[in-house]
Amino acid sequence: MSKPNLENTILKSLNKAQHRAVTSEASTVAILAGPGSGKTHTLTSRVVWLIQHMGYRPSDVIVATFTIKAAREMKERIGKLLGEEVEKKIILGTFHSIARRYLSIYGRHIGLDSKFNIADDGDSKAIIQRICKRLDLKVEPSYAKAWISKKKAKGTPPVNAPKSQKNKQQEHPDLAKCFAEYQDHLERSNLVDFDDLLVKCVELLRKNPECVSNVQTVLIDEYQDTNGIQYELMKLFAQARERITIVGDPDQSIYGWRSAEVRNLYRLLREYPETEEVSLEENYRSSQYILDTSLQVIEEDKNRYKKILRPVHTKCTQPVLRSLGSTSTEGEWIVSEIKRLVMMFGGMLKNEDVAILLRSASLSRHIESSLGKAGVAYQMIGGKKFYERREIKILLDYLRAVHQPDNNDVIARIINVPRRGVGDVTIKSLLEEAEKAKMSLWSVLCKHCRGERRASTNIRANMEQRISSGLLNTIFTLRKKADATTEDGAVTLMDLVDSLLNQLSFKRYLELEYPEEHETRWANVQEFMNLVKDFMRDYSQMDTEELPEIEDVAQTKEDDILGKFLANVSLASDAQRGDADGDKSSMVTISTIHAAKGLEWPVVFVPSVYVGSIPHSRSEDIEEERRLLYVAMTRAQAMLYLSCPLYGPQGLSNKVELSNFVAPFAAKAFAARGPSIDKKVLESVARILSREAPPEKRVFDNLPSMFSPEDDTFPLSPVDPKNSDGTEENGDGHYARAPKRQRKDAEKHSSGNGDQPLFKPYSTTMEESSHFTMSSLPGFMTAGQHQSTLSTSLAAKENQPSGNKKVTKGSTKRDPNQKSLLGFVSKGAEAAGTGPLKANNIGSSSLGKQLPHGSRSQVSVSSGISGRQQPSLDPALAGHKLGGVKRPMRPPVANPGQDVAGKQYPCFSSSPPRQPSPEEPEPDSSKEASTFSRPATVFHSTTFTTAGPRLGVRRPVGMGPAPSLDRLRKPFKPLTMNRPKSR
DNA sequence: TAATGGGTACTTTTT
DNA sequence: GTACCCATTA
Repeated sequence: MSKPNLENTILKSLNKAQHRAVTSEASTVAILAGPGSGKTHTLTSRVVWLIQHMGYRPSDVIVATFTIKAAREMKERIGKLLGEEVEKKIILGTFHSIARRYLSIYGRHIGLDSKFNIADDGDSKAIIQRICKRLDLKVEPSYAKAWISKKKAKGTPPVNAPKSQKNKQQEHPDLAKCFAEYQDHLERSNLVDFDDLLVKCVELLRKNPECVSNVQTVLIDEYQDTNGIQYELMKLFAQARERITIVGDPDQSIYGWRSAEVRNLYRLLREYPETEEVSLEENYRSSQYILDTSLQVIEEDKNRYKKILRPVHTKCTQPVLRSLGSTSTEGEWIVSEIKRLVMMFGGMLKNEDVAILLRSASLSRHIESSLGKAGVAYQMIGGKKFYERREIKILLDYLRAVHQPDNNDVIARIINVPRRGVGDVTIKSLLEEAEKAKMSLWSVLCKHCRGERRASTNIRANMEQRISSGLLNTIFTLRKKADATTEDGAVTLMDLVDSLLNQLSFKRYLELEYPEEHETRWANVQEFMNLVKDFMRDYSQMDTEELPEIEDVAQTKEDDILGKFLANVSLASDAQRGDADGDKSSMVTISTIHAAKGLEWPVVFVPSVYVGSIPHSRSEDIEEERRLLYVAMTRAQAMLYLSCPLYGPQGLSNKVELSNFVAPFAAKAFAARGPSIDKKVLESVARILSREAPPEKRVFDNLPSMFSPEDDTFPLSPVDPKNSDGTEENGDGHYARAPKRQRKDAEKHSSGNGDQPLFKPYSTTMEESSHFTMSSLPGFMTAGQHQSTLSTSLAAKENQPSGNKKVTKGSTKRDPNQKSLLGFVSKGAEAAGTGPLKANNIGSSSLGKQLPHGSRSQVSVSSGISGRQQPSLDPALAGHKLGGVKRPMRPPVANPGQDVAGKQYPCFSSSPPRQPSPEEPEPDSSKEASTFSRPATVFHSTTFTTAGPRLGVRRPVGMGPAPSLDRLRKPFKPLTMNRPKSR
């Protein structure tokens, strides 16, 4: 690829700020990017630019992401832009997977056996549980586990600080004991847990910096989610050249519970004072309405660093907050609404455009069952993992035993599976014996059966016989086979699994053990074999995974397929089944909010928005829960639905209340029911999604006769079944709502999609919410007029001073209107007690001043979306223009000026915002959409069966017999269903 | 001592 | 619907 090509393909697809970020020559670049602002696109573009323009060797570039999905997506995009060869050479993956790579190749430099296994969550839990029991420790195993994990994730405390004693006094001494014992156990079993991957990699790179001496640059995605140890790792990766690019958004920091530290942003800026900061402020993803409402949610966090987020799209329809009677009604309503949308949009929206995002995976049950009953296909991302299903876990455990027989936990788990007459008591006794004798359980068993060493545990003849022939024999044969796999390709992983299934008569085992559902389970086994096949295929194509050779540093060749496969399983619990299972196109996506980060959908449902769910009753950080809701809401492109049942999943015993994250402005900011879909809505949505709106006629011609075009199948104010006599006390929804008016609103706003006259109907709501100030709307006239007004106001925005407080002290070269990333972390820094920072508050940009250096370069460039906008201001001009017009730092709710500029903008976006290049489709829909088009999915839990492949429906097991075809075909529910008599 | 049946009490988020 | 504990039976 030549340079001109680069200029055309990559740079053209960028707005100004993105361009700036991509081509920055600063050695450290911090990109601050709100949701939907094209951060992945920017990061990939930068990688491309660094390689093509700066001439970095791909193998000298490290890109670390936080989730596997993000890694995969980035890899794909880079592959498209730079070709497969380059894609393979770049060291790209999650922190954990990169660390694993280094460890398996260089691990022996720190005394790590290269055949180490990864202890997953379950393993760790089991180990700790046993330790606590054995030593009779007075700590909760789960607490101990979290404690240990936190300890590791925090990173290394400064070596010269043994004074940390003061913190220790609070802790139970047993915790430390447990930690030590646990670590010891891991070591003896040659296990490394998730946190250790990072810890040990840090150790390695500290001790042997040569390992990364080749690294030219390091790029980090989702930086706000990095924890202490990851920060260290990042620095160590980059230690040779110290060139780092990070992308992040503090508002989307949702992994605090995993010790993620937003403060790392601050830390980076402090430790790399030359860092160039760029903020991406245009949101290409969501409708203005969605963005506004999401902002309302997040702005309730008073300590948040406020930043600009400019919508590019039209208002579209108002987000919905729906009240339902029960969780199952909620599910039914979602189904009916999905069907309504699909129908009313005449094929423009399909099931695959819909996502249902949940705070916790356990909430999916009702939703799944509703979808299942209605015959809507779905896929579940997150939640219970495929690999955790019993039948799969057994197979994996056997494979792990083959790979590493000294892992006691694994042996203990499979010793009686299939049944060999070995009970818990025996197992426990054997484990203890092994522990005492400092041998592995495996060798205890082997020696005993070979007669070399009599186990002190009583092993009956019958038992011994079965262990010997069943367990030991199987594993021995497989080991032999496995060794053959490494030498030549004659024996494959597939053969290994095959013979495992044979040896165990696994199918028969399942039939005996699970007479009810052995078919499903066997189907899962077959799915597992497909995964193995996929892995083999990928593996053969990718000699990747290797790290560039470095002089004088001995590498260990990693040619152990089984080991790699197992590592892949632990790290990629998110199975890599991309294609092959055919039409995702008809599937609705159900996902946890966490797992949905970085993705987007045209239509998003967020059910169960009640106190206890979000914020979750067990959450420690309310603000993080709020951000979580914000993340969920900002996944939506065109239509957003929240909903809340009267009662939680336990039924009538627990009444729930609408989440306080939305309650304060629920009535104003949300519609009470789904919008009417008319031509205007159709067109507006079409524009956001860059799709073609179907002719209205087609829509209506195809409507079935029974079909209700409105969201009126379920009552707006569900009657409380507990006192359906109409007592007001509990009966009415827990949140204020005026049904009568809602309806009107719905009708009105159905026509409001951005054309000027349509603003009128909104005015009530908007004025009330003080979120908009109509009077200040500059462009309430002709398009031309508007455009000119707009440029000025955009320009103005670029230069607005930073907030009411006027904090800019002018000591830095930073454009006074520019907030520094530092602003973000002021809170965290404060919490950390970082002295001088305490004074700073929200939105203050004065932090920079208090840094030892004032030289940070500051850049935020208006993107001018299509590039045809006004030239963005030279930062040098900063502060000259009408700073007064608007205040960038919004008070809790309003920022009239900014909103005006931003919100009016879409009126002109009827022509495509910017030139989409072939590779890089429309900005607004493309950002993260490609992920979506090929999501990595796991079919959820125990639950799937192919209830009828022809129907393309995956249906949860345990819902009784499959619905009759009749039922599946019936597209819509009768209108009367669930309608209380009272209406 | 192994297997089985019934009862109880939950159910965050992920590498 | 399910993981986890206890009491009973073979």
